Amino acid sequence: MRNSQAKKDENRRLILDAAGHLFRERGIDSVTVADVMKAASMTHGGFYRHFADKNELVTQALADVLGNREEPATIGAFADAYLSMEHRAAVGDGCTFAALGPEVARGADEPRRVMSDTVRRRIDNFARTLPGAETERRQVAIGSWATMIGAILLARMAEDPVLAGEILDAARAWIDAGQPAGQNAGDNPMQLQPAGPTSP
Amino acid sequence: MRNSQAKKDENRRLILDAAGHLFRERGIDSVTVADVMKAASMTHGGFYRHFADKNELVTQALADVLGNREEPATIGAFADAYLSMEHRAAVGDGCTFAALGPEVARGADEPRRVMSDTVRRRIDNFARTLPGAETERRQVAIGSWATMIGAILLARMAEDPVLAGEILDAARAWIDAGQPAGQNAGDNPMQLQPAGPTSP
DNA sequence: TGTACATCAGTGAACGCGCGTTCACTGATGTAC
DNA sequence: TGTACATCAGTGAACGCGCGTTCACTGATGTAC
Repeated sequence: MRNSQAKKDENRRLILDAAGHLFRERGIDSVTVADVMKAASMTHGGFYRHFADKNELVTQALADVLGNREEPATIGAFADAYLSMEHRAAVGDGCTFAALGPEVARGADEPRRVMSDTVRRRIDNFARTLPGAETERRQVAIGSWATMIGAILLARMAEDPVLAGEILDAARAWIDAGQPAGQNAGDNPMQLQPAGPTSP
Repeated sequence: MRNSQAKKDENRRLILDAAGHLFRERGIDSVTVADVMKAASMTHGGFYRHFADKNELVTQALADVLGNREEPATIGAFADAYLSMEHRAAVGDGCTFAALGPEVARGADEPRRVMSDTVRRRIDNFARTLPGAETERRQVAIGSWATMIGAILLARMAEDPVLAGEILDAARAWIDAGQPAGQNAGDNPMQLQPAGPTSP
Protein backbone atom coordinates (compact mmCIF):
# COMPACT_ATOMS: atom_id res chain seq x y z
CA MET A 1 0.00 0.00 0.00
CA ARG A 2 2.28 2.72 -1.28
CA ASN A 3 1.57 6.25 0.01
CA SER A 4 1.70 9.45 -1.97
CA GLN A 5 4.68 11.75 -1.63
CA ALA A 6 2.53 14.29 0.25
CA LYS A 7 1.46 11.61 2.70
CA LYS A 8 5.06 10.52 3.12
CA ASP A 9 6.15 14.07 3.94
CA GLU A 10 3.35 14.34 6.44
CA ASN A 11 4.38 11.08 8.07
CA ARG A 12 7.98 12.22 8.27
CA ARG A 13 6.80 15.27 10.15
CA LEU A 14 4.82 13.07 12.53
CA ILE A 15 7.94 10.98 13.16
CA LEU A 16 10.12 14.04 13.85
CA ASP A 17 7.53 15.55 16.18
CA ALA A 18 7.09 12.31 18.08
CA ALA A 19 10.85 11.85 18.35
CA GLY A 20 11.42 15.42 19.53
CA HIS A 21 8.94 14.95 22.32
CA LEU A 22 9.80 11.41 23.36
CA PHE A 23 13.55 12.01 23.38
CA ARG A 24 13.22 15.01 25.64
CA GLU A 25 10.76 13.24 27.89
CA ARG A 26 12.55 9.93 28.36
CA GLY A 27 16.04 10.39 26.99
CA ILE A 28 17.39 9.24 23.64
CA ASP A 29 18.66 5.85 24.76
CA SER A 30 15.41 4.89 26.47
CA VAL A 31 13.25 5.62 23.46
CA THR A 32 13.10 2.91 20.81
CA VAL A 33 12.49 3.29 17.11
CA ALA A 34 9.28 1.34 17.64
CA ASP A 35 8.20 3.79 20.37
CA VAL A 36 8.64 6.72 18.01
CA MET A 37 6.83 5.02 15.14
CA LYS A 38 4.00 3.97 17.39
CA ALA A 39 3.61 7.55 18.65
CA ALA A 40 3.47 8.58 14.99
CA SER A 41 0.75 5.96 14.39
CA MET A 42 2.84 3.65 12.24
CA THR A 43 4.69 0.37 12.61
CA HIS A 44 8.43 0.24 13.02
CA GLY A 45 9.33 -1.32 9.69
CA GLY A 46 8.57 1.78 7.65
CA PHE A 47 11.02 3.83 9.66
CA TYR A 48 13.88 3.08 7.28
CA ARG A 49 12.06 4.62 4.33
CA HIS A 50 12.64 7.94 6.14
CA PHE A 51 15.97 7.61 7.96
CA ALA A 52 19.10 5.56 7.45
CA ASP A 53 19.26 4.63 11.12
CA LYS A 54 18.33 5.80 14.61
CA ASN A 55 21.29 8.14 14.79
CA GLU A 56 20.06 10.03 11.73
CA LEU A 57 16.66 10.43 13.39
CA VAL A 58 18.32 11.79 16.51
CA THR A 59 20.33 14.26 14.46
CA GLN A 60 17.37 15.47 12.45
CA ALA A 61 14.97 15.59 15.37
CA LEU A 62 17.47 17.70 17.28
CA ALA A 63 18.07 20.00 14.34
CA ASP A 64 14.33 20.31 13.95
CA VAL A 65 13.51 21.06 17.56
CA LEU A 66 16.49 23.39 17.96
CA GLY A 67 15.70 25.23 14.77
CA ASN A 68 12.02 26.03 15.32
CA ARG A 69 12.10 29.21 17.28
CA GLU A 70 9.68 32.00 17.84
CA GLU A 71 10.35 33.54 21.17
CA PRO A 72 9.06 35.93 23.79
CA ALA A 73 10.23 39.47 23.20
CA THR A 74 12.28 40.27 26.28
CA ILE A 75 14.77 38.41 28.38
CA GLY A 76 12.51 38.95 31.38
CA ALA A 77 9.53 37.43 29.60
CA PHE A 78 11.68 34.56 28.43
CA ALA A 79 12.99 33.92 31.94
CA ASP A 80 9.47 34.07 33.34
CA ALA A 81 8.33 31.32 31.00
CA TYR A 82 11.52 29.32 31.36
CA LEU A 83 11.69 29.46 35.14
CA SER A 84 8.14 28.27 35.67
CA MET A 85 6.60 25.21 37.26
CA GLU A 86 4.87 24.58 33.94
CA HIS A 87 8.18 24.32 32.13
CA ARG A 88 9.53 22.13 34.94
CA ALA A 89 6.65 19.72 34.36
CA ALA A 90 6.57 19.81 30.56
CA VAL A 91 9.88 18.08 29.95
CA GLY A 92 8.82 16.71 26.59
CA ASP A 93 7.92 20.17 25.32
CA GLY A 94 10.63 22.08 27.13
CA CYS A 95 14.22 23.12 26.73
CA THR A 96 16.26 20.61 24.77
CA PHE A 97 19.52 21.62 26.40
CA ALA A 98 18.15 20.95 29.87
CA ALA A 99 16.57 17.67 28.83
CA LEU A 100 19.29 16.20 26.63
CA GLY A 101 22.44 18.28 27.05
CA PRO A 102 24.59 15.77 28.92
CA GLU A 103 23.42 12.78 26.89
CA VAL A 104 24.03 14.49 23.57
CA ALA A 105 27.34 15.98 24.72
CA ARG A 106 28.79 12.53 25.35
CA GLY A 107 27.05 10.85 22.41
CA ALA A 108 27.53 10.49 18.68
CA ASP A 109 29.24 13.15 16.59
CA GLU A 110 26.44 14.42 14.36
CA PRO A 111 23.87 15.18 17.06
CA ARG A 112 26.61 16.69 19.16
CA ARG A 113 27.59 19.02 16.33
CA VAL A 114 24.01 20.18 15.88
CA MET A 115 23.76 21.02 19.55
CA SER A 116 27.18 22.63 19.67
CA ASP A 117 26.40 24.88 16.72
CA THR A 118 23.11 25.87 18.28
CA VAL A 119 24.77 26.86 21.54
CA ARG A 120 27.04 29.27 19.69
CA ARG A 121 24.22 30.72 17.64
CA ARG A 122 21.98 31.21 20.64
CA ILE A 123 24.62 33.02 22.61
CA ASP A 124 25.34 35.30 19.66
CA ASN A 125 21.67 36.03 19.06
CA PHE A 126 20.90 36.49 22.69
CA ALA A 127 23.78 38.88 23.24
CA ARG A 128 22.75 40.89 20.20
CA THR A 129 19.44 41.78 21.85
CA LEU A 130 21.07 43.16 24.98
CA PRO A 131 22.34 46.69 25.56
CA GLY A 132 25.84 47.66 26.64
CA ALA A 133 29.32 46.85 25.44
CA GLU A 134 30.10 43.64 23.59
CA THR A 135 31.88 41.90 26.47
CA GLU A 136 29.25 42.75 29.00
CA ARG A 137 26.42 41.78 26.68
CA ARG A 138 27.91 38.37 26.10
CA GLN A 139 28.54 37.92 29.79
CA VAL A 140 24.95 38.72 30.66
CA ALA A 141 23.68 36.49 27.87
CA ILE A 142 25.82 33.57 28.99
CA GLY A 143 25.22 34.16 32.69
CA SER A 144 21.46 34.45 32.34
CA TRP A 145 21.19 31.43 30.11
CA ALA A 146 23.44 29.28 32.29
CA THR A 147 21.41 30.28 35.34
CA MET A 148 18.18 29.28 33.65
CA ILE A 149 19.45 25.90 32.51
CA GLY A 150 21.02 25.10 35.86
CA ALA A 151 17.92 26.20 37.72
CA ILE A 152 15.44 24.16 35.69
CA LEU A 153 17.72 21.15 36.15
CA LEU A 154 17.87 21.64 39.91
CA ALA A 155 14.13 22.22 40.06
CA ARG A 156 13.54 18.95 38.22
CA MET A 157 15.95 17.05 40.43
CA ALA A 158 14.16 18.37 43.51
CA GLU A 159 11.10 16.22 44.06
CA ASP A 160 9.48 18.63 46.48
CA PRO A 161 7.49 21.22 44.49
CA VAL A 162 7.97 23.80 47.21
CA LEU A 163 11.75 23.55 46.97
CA ALA A 164 11.51 23.48 43.18
CA GLY A 165 9.48 26.67 43.25
CA GLU A 166 11.99 28.33 45.51
CA ILE A 167 14.81 27.38 43.16
CA LEU A 168 13.00 28.82 40.15
CA ASP A 169 12.09 32.04 41.96
CA ALA A 170 15.60 32.49 43.34
CA ALA A 171 17.08 32.02 39.89
CA ARG A 172 14.64 34.57 38.48
CA ALA A 173 15.70 37.12 41.10
CA TRP A 174 19.37 36.24 40.61
CA ILE A 175 19.09 37.02 36.91
CA ASP A 176 17.54 40.40 37.61
CA ALA A 177 20.23 41.14 40.16
CA GLY A 178 23.00 40.21 37.73
CA GLN A 179 21.94 42.61 35.04
CA PRO A 180 22.75 46.27 34.84
CA ALA A 181 19.51 48.01 35.85
CA GLY A 182 16.82 48.71 33.24
CA GLN A 183 17.25 45.81 30.87
CA ASN A 184 14.72 43.48 29.42
CA ALA A 185 14.54 44.90 25.93
CA GLY A 186 14.70 43.09 22.62
CA ASP A 187 13.65 39.59 21.78
CA ASN A 188 15.82 36.58 22.22
CA PRO A 189 16.17 33.29 20.49
CA MET A 190 16.55 30.76 23.24
CA GLN A 191 15.06 27.33 23.42
CA LEU A 192 11.54 26.96 24.68
CA GLN A 193 8.54 25.35 23.13
CA PRO A 194 5.15 26.99 23.44
CA ALA A 195 4.14 26.35 27.04
CA GLY A 196 2.24 23.14 27.63
CA PRO A 197 2.22 19.86 25.76
CA THR A 198 1.61 20.17 22.05
CA SER A 199 1.92 16.63 20.72
CA PRO A 200 2.28 12.87 21.50
CA MET B 1 37.46 -19.61 45.53
CA ARG B 2 35.69 -17.85 48.35
CA ASN B 3 37.15 -14.48 49.39
CA SER B 4 37.51 -13.17 52.89
CA GLN B 5 35.06 -10.62 54.20
CA ALA B 6 37.78 -7.95 54.10
CA LYS B 7 38.48 -8.74 50.47
CA LYS B 8 34.77 -8.63 49.72
CA ASP B 9 34.46 -5.18 51.29
CA GLU B 10 37.42 -4.02 49.27
CA ASN B 11 35.87 -5.35 46.08
CA ARG B 12 32.59 -3.65 46.86
CA ARG B 13 34.48 -0.39 47.13
CA LEU B 14 36.14 -1.04 43.76
CA ILE B 15 32.73 -1.66 42.22
CA LEU B 16 31.24 1.54 43.67
CA ASP B 17 34.23 3.61 42.55
CA ALA B 18 34.15 2.15 39.06
CA ALA B 19 30.40 2.71 38.82
CA GLY B 20 30.63 6.29 40.07
CA HIS B 21 33.16 7.12 37.41
CA LEU B 22 31.68 5.17 34.51
CA PHE B 23 28.14 6.39 35.10
CA ARG B 24 29.22 10.02 35.09
CA GLU B 25 31.42 9.52 32.07
CA ARG B 26 29.03 7.60 29.82
CA GLY B 27 25.62 7.83 31.41
CA ILE B 28 23.85 5.18 33.47
CA ASP B 29 22.02 3.49 30.62
CA SER B 30 25.12 3.15 28.47
CA VAL B 31 27.18 1.45 31.16
CA THR B 32 26.59 -2.27 31.62
CA VAL B 33 27.01 -4.32 34.75
CA ALA B 34 29.81 -6.15 32.94
CA ASP B 35 31.53 -2.82 32.18
CA VAL B 36 31.53 -1.90 35.84
CA MET B 37 32.76 -5.29 36.99
CA LYS B 38 35.48 -5.31 34.37
CA ALA B 39 36.66 -1.86 35.49
CA ALA B 40 36.74 -3.29 39.02
CA SER B 41 38.84 -6.22 37.73
CA MET B 42 36.20 -8.89 38.19
CA THR B 43 33.77 -10.83 36.04
CA HIS B 44 30.11 -9.94 35.89
CA GLY B 45 28.72 -13.00 37.68
CA GLY B 46 29.93 -11.96 41.10
CA PHE B 47 28.07 -8.70 40.91
CA TYR B 48 24.96 -10.14 42.53
CA ARG B 49 26.85 -11.08 45.69
CA HIS B 50 27.04 -7.33 46.28
CA PHE B 51 23.86 -5.82 44.87
CA ALA B 52 20.36 -7.10 44.24
CA ASP B 53 20.27 -5.56 40.78
CA LYS B 54 21.65 -2.74 38.66
CA ASN B 55 19.23 -0.24 40.11
CA GLU B 56 20.58 -0.86 43.59
CA LEU B 57 24.10 -0.23 42.30
CA VAL B 58 22.95 3.03 40.74
CA THR B 59 21.34 4.11 44.00
CA GLN B 60 24.34 3.25 46.13
CA ALA B 61 26.92 4.62 43.72
CA LEU B 62 25.02 7.91 43.63
CA ALA B 63 24.68 8.02 47.41
CA ASP B 64 28.38 7.29 47.65
CA VAL B 65 29.57 9.88 45.18
CA LEU B 66 27.15 12.51 46.45
CA GLY B 67 28.09 11.87 50.07
CA ASN B 68 31.86 12.09 49.85
CA ARG B 69 32.55 15.75 50.19
CA GLU B 70 35.50 17.77 51.26
CA GLU B 71 35.36 21.09 49.59
CA PRO B 72 37.27 24.26 48.85
CA ALA B 73 36.79 26.86 51.53
CA THR B 74 35.17 29.76 49.69
CA ILE B 75 32.51 30.09 47.06
CA GLY B 76 35.05 31.84 44.86
CA ALA B 77 37.53 28.99 45.16
CA PHE B 78 34.78 26.51 44.51
CA ALA B 79 33.60 28.39 41.43
CA ASP B 80 37.18 28.64 40.16
CA ALA B 81 37.59 24.88 40.29
CA TYR B 82 34.10 24.19 39.02
CA LEU B 83 34.22 26.62 36.11
CA SER B 84 37.49 25.30 34.73
CA MET B 85 38.49 23.58 31.51
CA GLU B 86 39.84 20.76 33.67
CA HIS B 87 36.44 20.12 35.17
CA ARG B 88 34.87 20.38 31.72
CA ALA B 89 37.16 17.60 30.53
CA ALA B 90 37.00 15.36 33.60
CA VAL B 91 33.37 14.32 33.28
CA GLY B 92 33.91 11.03 35.05
CA ASP B 93 35.38 12.75 38.10
CA GLY B 94 33.25 15.87 37.98
CA CYS B 95 29.91 17.16 39.17
CA THR B 96 27.29 14.43 39.35
CA PHE B 97 24.41 16.84 38.86
CA ALA B 98 25.86 18.13 35.62
CA ALA B 99 26.69 14.66 34.36
CA LEU B 100 23.59 12.74 35.42
CA GLY B 101 20.95 15.23 36.54
CA PRO B 102 18.46 14.84 33.69
CA GLU B 103 18.88 11.07 33.43
CA VAL B 104 18.40 10.52 37.15
CA ALA B 105 15.54 13.01 37.36
CA ARG B 106 13.49 11.03 34.85
CA GLY B 107 14.66 7.62 36.08
CA ALA B 108 13.85 5.17 38.85
CA ASP B 109 12.57 6.31 42.24
CA GLU B 110 15.41 5.38 44.59
CA PRO B 111 18.26 7.09 42.71
CA ARG B 112 16.02 10.06 42.15
CA ARG B 113 15.32 10.36 45.87
CA VAL B 114 19.03 10.29 46.69
CA MET B 115 19.69 13.09 44.26
CA SER B 116 16.68 15.09 45.35
CA ASP B 117 17.68 14.90 49.01
CA THR B 118 21.20 15.95 48.14
CA VAL B 119 20.01 19.01 46.26
CA ARG B 120 18.12 20.20 49.33
CA ARG B 121 21.04 19.52 51.64
CA ARG B 122 23.55 21.27 49.39
CA ILE B 123 21.45 24.39 49.10
CA ASP B 124 20.99 24.51 52.86
CA ASN B 125 24.69 23.97 53.52
CA PHE B 126 25.79 26.37 50.87
CA ALA B 127 23.47 29.13 52.06
CA ARG B 128 24.70 28.63 55.61
CA THR B 129 28.21 29.67 54.61
CA LEU B 130 27.09 32.94 53.05
CA PRO B 131 26.61 36.28 54.79
CA GLY B 132 23.45 38.37 54.74
CA ALA B 133 19.80 37.74 55.46
CA GLU B 134 18.28 34.30 55.04
CA THR B 135 16.39 35.02 51.83
CA GLU B 136 19.29 36.68 50.15
CA ARG B 137 21.72 33.98 51.22
CA ARG B 138 19.54 31.29 49.75
CA GLN B 139 19.08 33.30 46.58
CA VAL B 140 22.81 33.70 46.13
CA ALA B 141 23.43 30.04 46.93
CA ILE B 142 20.83 28.88 44.42
CA GLY B 143 21.76 31.45 41.80
CA SER B 144 25.48 30.71 41.99
CA TRP B 145 25.00 26.99 41.94
CA ALA B 146 22.52 27.09 39.05
CA THR B 147 24.91 29.30 37.10
CA MET B 148 27.75 26.86 37.61
CA ILE B 149 25.76 23.82 36.59
CA GLY B 150 24.29 25.53 33.54
CA ALA B 151 27.66 26.87 32.51
CA ILE B 152 29.55 23.58 32.73
CA LEU B 153 26.75 22.00 30.71
CA LEU B 154 26.95 24.67 28.02
CA ALA B 155 30.74 24.45 28.01
CA ARG B 156 30.55 20.70 27.46
CA MET B 157 27.95 21.06 24.73
CA ALA B 158 30.16 23.57 22.94
CA GLU B 159 32.78 21.62 21.00
CA ASP B 160 35.00 24.62 20.43
CA PRO B 161 37.33 25.03 23.42
CA VAL B 162 37.54 28.76 22.84
CA LEU B 163 33.79 29.17 23.14
CA ALA B 164 33.75 26.78 26.10
CA GLY B 165 36.39 28.88 27.81
CA GLU B 166 34.40 32.04 27.20
CA ILE B 167 31.31 30.45 28.69
CA LEU B 168 33.16 29.39 31.83
CA ASP B 169 34.80 32.78 32.25
CA ALA B 170 31.58 34.66 31.67
CA ALA B 171 29.79 32.52 34.23
CA ARG B 172 32.57 33.15 36.72
CA ALA B 173 32.22 36.91 36.23
CA TRP B 174 28.45 36.67 36.35
CA ILE B 175 28.62 34.99 39.75
CA ASP B 176 30.87 37.73 41.11
CA ALA B 177 28.55 40.37 39.72
CA GLY B 178 25.50 38.76 41.29
CA GLN B 179 26.84 38.76 44.80
CA PRO B 180 26.75 41.63 47.25
CA ALA B 181 30.35 42.88 47.29
CA GLY B 182 32.90 41.34 49.65
CA GLN B 183 31.73 37.75 49.79
CA ASN B 184 33.64 34.56 49.40
CA ALA B 185 33.81 33.47 52.99
CA GLY B 186 33.09 30.10 54.52
CA ASP B 187 33.35 26.69 53.01
CA ASN B 188 30.68 25.07 50.98
CA PRO B 189 29.58 21.54 50.39
CA MET B 190 28.93 21.34 46.68
CA GLN B 191 29.72 18.53 44.35
CA LEU B 192 33.18 18.31 42.91
CA GLN B 193 35.70 15.54 43.01
CA PRO B 194 39.37 16.33 43.54
CA ALA B 195 40.47 17.73 40.19
CA GLY B 196 41.74 15.20 37.70
CA PRO B 197 40.92 11.54 37.22
CA THR B 198 41.29 9.43 40.34
CA SER B 199 40.22 5.94 39.32
CA PRO B 200 39.21 3.56 36.47
C1' DT C 1 45.61 -26.34 68.24
C1' DG C 2 43.93 -29.37 64.83
C1' DT C 3 40.41 -31.48 61.91
C1' DA C 4 35.96 -31.87 59.23
C1' DC C 5 32.66 -29.61 57.12
C1' DA C 6 29.51 -25.94 55.70
C1' DT C 7 29.51 -21.46 53.63
C1' DC C 8 29.79 -18.37 50.12
C1' DA C 9 32.77 -14.80 46.86
C1' DG C 10 33.85 -14.98 42.50
C1' DT C 11 33.85 -17.50 37.69
C1' DG C 12 32.05 -18.10 33.23
C1' DA C 13 28.46 -20.39 30.51
C1' DA C 14 23.72 -19.94 29.62
C1' DC C 15 18.98 -17.90 29.36
C1' DG C 16 15.40 -14.74 28.06
C1' DC C 17 14.21 -10.53 26.41
C1' DG C 18 14.22 -6.24 23.93
C1' DC C 19 16.42 -3.61 20.72
C1' DG C 20 18.00 -1.92 15.96
C1' DT C 21 17.75 -3.49 11.62
C1' DT C 22 16.40 -6.45 7.51
C1' DC C 23 13.28 -8.46 4.41
C1' DA C 24 9.44 -10.45 1.67
C1' DC C 25 5.24 -8.76 0.82
C1' DT C 26 1.02 -5.54 -0.32
C1' DG C 27 -1.24 -2.60 -3.09
C1' DA C 28 -1.82 2.33 -4.10
C1' DT C 29 0.82 5.81 -6.69
C1' DG C 30 2.98 7.62 -10.46
C1' DT C 31 4.76 7.18 -15.15
C1' DA C 32 5.37 5.74 -19.99
C1' DC C 33 3.05 5.15 -23.99
C1' DT D 1 -7.65 10.23 -21.72
C1' DG D 2 -6.88 5.52 -20.86
C1' DT D 3 -4.09 1.42 -20.03
C1' DA D 4 0.01 -1.40 -18.39
C1' DC D 5 3.53 -1.56 -15.58
C1' DA D 6 7.22 -0.23 -12.40
C1' DT D 7 7.95 1.96 -8.07
C1' DC D 8 8.05 2.27 -3.39
C1' DA D 9 5.61 3.64 1.54
C1' DG D 10 4.25 1.08 4.98
C1' DT D 11 3.42 -3.77 7.26
C1' DG D 12 4.75 -7.27 10.34
C1' DA D 13 7.64 -11.39 10.88
C1' DA D 14 12.29 -12.50 11.54
C1' DC D 15 17.31 -12.02 12.67
C1' DG D 16 21.36 -11.09 15.37
C1' DC D 17 23.23 -9.04 19.14
C1' DG D 18 23.90 -7.23 23.71
C1' DC D 19 22.04 -6.70 27.97
C1' DG D 20 20.52 -7.97 32.90
C1' DT D 21 20.17 -11.86 35.39
C1' DT D 22 20.63 -16.87 36.77
C1' DC D 23 23.07 -20.90 37.81
C1' DA D 24 26.27 -24.84 38.52
C1' DC D 25 30.64 -24.88 39.93
C1' DT D 26 35.31 -23.95 42.49
C1' DG D 27 37.94 -23.73 46.29
C1' DA D 28 39.38 -20.63 50.01
C1' DT D 29 37.31 -19.02 54.35
C1' DG D 30 35.30 -19.51 58.60
C1' DT D 31 33.20 -22.37 62.19
C1' DA D 32 32.03 -26.28 65.22
C1' DC D 33 33.96 -29.62 67.87
